[in-house]
Amino acid sequence: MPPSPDLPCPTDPAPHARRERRKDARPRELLEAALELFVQKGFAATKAEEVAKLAGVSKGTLFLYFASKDELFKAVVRENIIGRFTEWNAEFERFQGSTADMLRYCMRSWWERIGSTKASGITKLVMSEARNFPELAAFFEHEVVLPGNELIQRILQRGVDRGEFQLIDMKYGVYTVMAPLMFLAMWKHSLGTCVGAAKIDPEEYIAVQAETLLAGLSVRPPPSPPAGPAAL
Amino acid sequence: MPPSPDLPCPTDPAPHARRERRKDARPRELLEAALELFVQKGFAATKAEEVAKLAGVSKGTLFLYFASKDELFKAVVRENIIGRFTEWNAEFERFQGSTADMLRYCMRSWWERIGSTKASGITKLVMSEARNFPELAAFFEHEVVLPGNELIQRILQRGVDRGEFQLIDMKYGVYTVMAPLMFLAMWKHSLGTCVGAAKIDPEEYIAVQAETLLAGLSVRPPPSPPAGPAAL
Amino acid sequence: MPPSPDLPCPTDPAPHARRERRKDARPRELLEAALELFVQKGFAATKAEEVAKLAGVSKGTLFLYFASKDELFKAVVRENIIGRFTEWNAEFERFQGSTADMLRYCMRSWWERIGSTKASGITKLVMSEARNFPELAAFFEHEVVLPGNELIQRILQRGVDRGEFQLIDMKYGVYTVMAPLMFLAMWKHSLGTCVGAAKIDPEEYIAVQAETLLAGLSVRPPPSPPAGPAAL
Amino acid sequence: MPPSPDLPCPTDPAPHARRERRKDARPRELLEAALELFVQKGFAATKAEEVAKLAGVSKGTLFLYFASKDELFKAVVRENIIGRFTEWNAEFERFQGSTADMLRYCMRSWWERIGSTKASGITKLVMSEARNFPELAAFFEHEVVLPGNELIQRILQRGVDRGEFQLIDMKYGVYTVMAPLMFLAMWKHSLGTCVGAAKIDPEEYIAVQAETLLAGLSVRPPPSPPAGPAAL
DNA sequence: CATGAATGAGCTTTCATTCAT
DNA sequence: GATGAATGAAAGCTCATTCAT
Repeated sequence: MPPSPDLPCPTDPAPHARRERRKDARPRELLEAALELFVQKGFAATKAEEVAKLAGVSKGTLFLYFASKDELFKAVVRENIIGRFTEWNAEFERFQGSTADMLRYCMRSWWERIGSTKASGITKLVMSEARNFPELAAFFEHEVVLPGNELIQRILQRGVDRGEFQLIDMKYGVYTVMAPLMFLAMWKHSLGTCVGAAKIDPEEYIAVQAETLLAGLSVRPPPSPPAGPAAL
Repeated sequence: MPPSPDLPCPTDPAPHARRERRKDARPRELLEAALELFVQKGFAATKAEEVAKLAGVSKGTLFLYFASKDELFKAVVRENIIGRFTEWNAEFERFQGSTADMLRYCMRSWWERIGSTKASGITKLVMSEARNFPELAAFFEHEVVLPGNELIQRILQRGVDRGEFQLIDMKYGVYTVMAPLMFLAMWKHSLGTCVGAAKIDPEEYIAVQAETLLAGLSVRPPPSPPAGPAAL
Repeated sequence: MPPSPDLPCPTDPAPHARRERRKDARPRELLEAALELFVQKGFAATKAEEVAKLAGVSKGTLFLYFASKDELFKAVVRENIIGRFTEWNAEFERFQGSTADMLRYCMRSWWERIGSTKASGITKLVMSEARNFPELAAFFEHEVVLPGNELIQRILQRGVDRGEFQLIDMKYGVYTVMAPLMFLAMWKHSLGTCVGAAKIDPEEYIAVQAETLLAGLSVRPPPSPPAGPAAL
Repeated sequence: MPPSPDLPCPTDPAPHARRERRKDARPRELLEAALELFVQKGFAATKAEEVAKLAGVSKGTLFLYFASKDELFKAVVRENIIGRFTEWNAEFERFQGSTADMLRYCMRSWWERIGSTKASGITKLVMSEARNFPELAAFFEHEVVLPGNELIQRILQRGVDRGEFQLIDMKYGVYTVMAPLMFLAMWKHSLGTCVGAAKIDPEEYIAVQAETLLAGLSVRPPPSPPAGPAAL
């Protein structure tokens, strides 16, 4: 019973607006749901149907957008990693203050932009599954570890160049900054979720790490140790 | 070929040797195989039959010793954790030198006893699976994290008490020691296994972490910075 | 071959007929297959895949509808038992003739409605598996044995009340009716299926049981002993 | 280190008396254990190891005496059936009293010798597994059902011959005696074991069945209905 | 496009049976 | 003979993936 075409249909809603709009959002919704569950339960323990349900679609739809569970996993990692460092690098190009402040800012803003968001789950995910997804590990290495290393190294180099920091082995020096952050990301999504576990306040944790680090790196006592975590 | 009866047979093997001896060894062999594979591929991706084969037995035999794959996993974690700290604690009770040396020794011997052995795989394992095995996570927390924390805290406190270290927040201070070590354990068993990954030389890594840390913790420049990694 | 558009199509099948319709039918098909095999081979000796194959579906589909083989078993028993007695009771409320006829009718219609159908297999099944499925045994007791007892008892009581039957112990009297029927159900599905076994003609068997019973119960020779089995 | 053969060894216990004695008893002990468990849990649900343990031997020993679980099952049935009827038949040859008393005695002594003993479990067992062990079913038919039928038939025939019983169809008449007994055997080992089930007192059950039956069979009211169950 | 019923390879687990001791 | 460690075929159940509707 097709509607007679010559009659106007003023109440006809925007044809298939809802579905259209959702359709575009589907992949993103699925990726978000998948990230959530992969981080929480691991790759293998997460069922495709759960991801679909959390995204509000049916199981079949998931495979309409991602060829396989593996591909979904890869997409989750890729999606949550791409291009975080260009803007970040630019930011540091313009940075004016002391290198100690720069490092403090770097660690704190890592927490704000990565650590405290779902993106930190990616670190846990990649660490856990790296050996089952070598190409992803390489991708992560290339897109996150190396750029991160470079960014940190540039800060350290700046400190040395300006006479603020002692000369240290650059290759391993960067890990003094990176290790505490990646440990925090792992912790947050593993033992940190267990009821009995020692609770870590991330900002205080980062503050202590940063100040100890700066004390160790600096030529003389770090110029302006912030008054306290509250001042961050 | 009957043995000549008048010759003593000092190497006479235990009567029903082979099978008996194997039986005693089985659990250990299975646990080792399981640790190997769990660390490498994760819990879910490791098939019970693979573990059995690596241990040189059949699938059925595995379940003769462990009631289920879950129980095997728990046993792996327990087996590799139990009682690692008692002797270590005693060692530090007797330590005579500077607290800086004590901390250096602590980190280096962690690498020798844990980090470089399969036991470090446990850290990766627990971090990856903690949310699926909450009781194990609690066990790990109780048997590894807390004792480790205490051991580190005791060292730091000694430094403070003897006027060698600055006063720092103890609760978060311990993580300045622990985080780099746990990061190394994770790295070694995840991204560190990938071909393209930046190779980390663990001893150099630890040396740099230790010296930077000591520089930051110490009241004045750390008394005797070792000449170099080779001197460790 | 497009349908000619100007012809009405009154028998137009339901839009997405096949699959939808199957879905509704699946549980019943599976239950029937399961009943068949459980009765024939017993619960344990029946493989889930066999049931599925007999129902024309794959193994996985079976578990789509029944959470486990145990649940399938329970559903089989429940499905074939539920509400068999309500209509039957009503029928006897309205019965007009002699109580002897009533008892004859009761036993014959048991054969027609239960004994000769697959439902009689349930009796065999429950008897065989009762000790492994206590809750099912209780269910059977509650849904079959007790209502059956009551129905029979009501008939016997009617006979006594109307002066047709002698006074007997009601509690054990009901078994004079029930035992022969349940024995027949067991026999039919066990020894009765064996080639060499003495063949029992159920209707003759029931007739002899009924008449002997009535002769024993009646105050005087049962009024109208039917001429023979053919007259039933 | 073999003992020197020329020395007397006075304390040497009767060489291997214990074991020898047990060895002869083994098969019987195993069969008893198997009967117990097969009746209780069914054939499939009974594990060979359980039988062995209940018999106080190891799993391997069971297979030393019985080639397979199937053979064990067959042996259990055979062992518990063989030659019960010869002595019984002889007993009835000598019976002097009324045929009514004879039938009463028959049913009561069935209970004493079979029904109340483990042997009644055989009936349940065979009924449950007949279709999976056709040869056993045939054996049971041949060794139990037919001889039992004949014995009952001989009693009934005696009653008819002596003018005590009415003429009835012999082929189906025997089931009026057999059905209640076999039902009781089944019940005892299935629903009768469930907590909530209506408890059947076997002796009262048999008394009511016997008297009703006799009332129905007899030419005139059965001569001496016993005063009550206690008088049996 | 979206659905969800259907599939079947694959995994864990059981257990009758074997055989070295 | 007796043992019990070892085996591996077989069974229950899961879940990624497909495809008719």
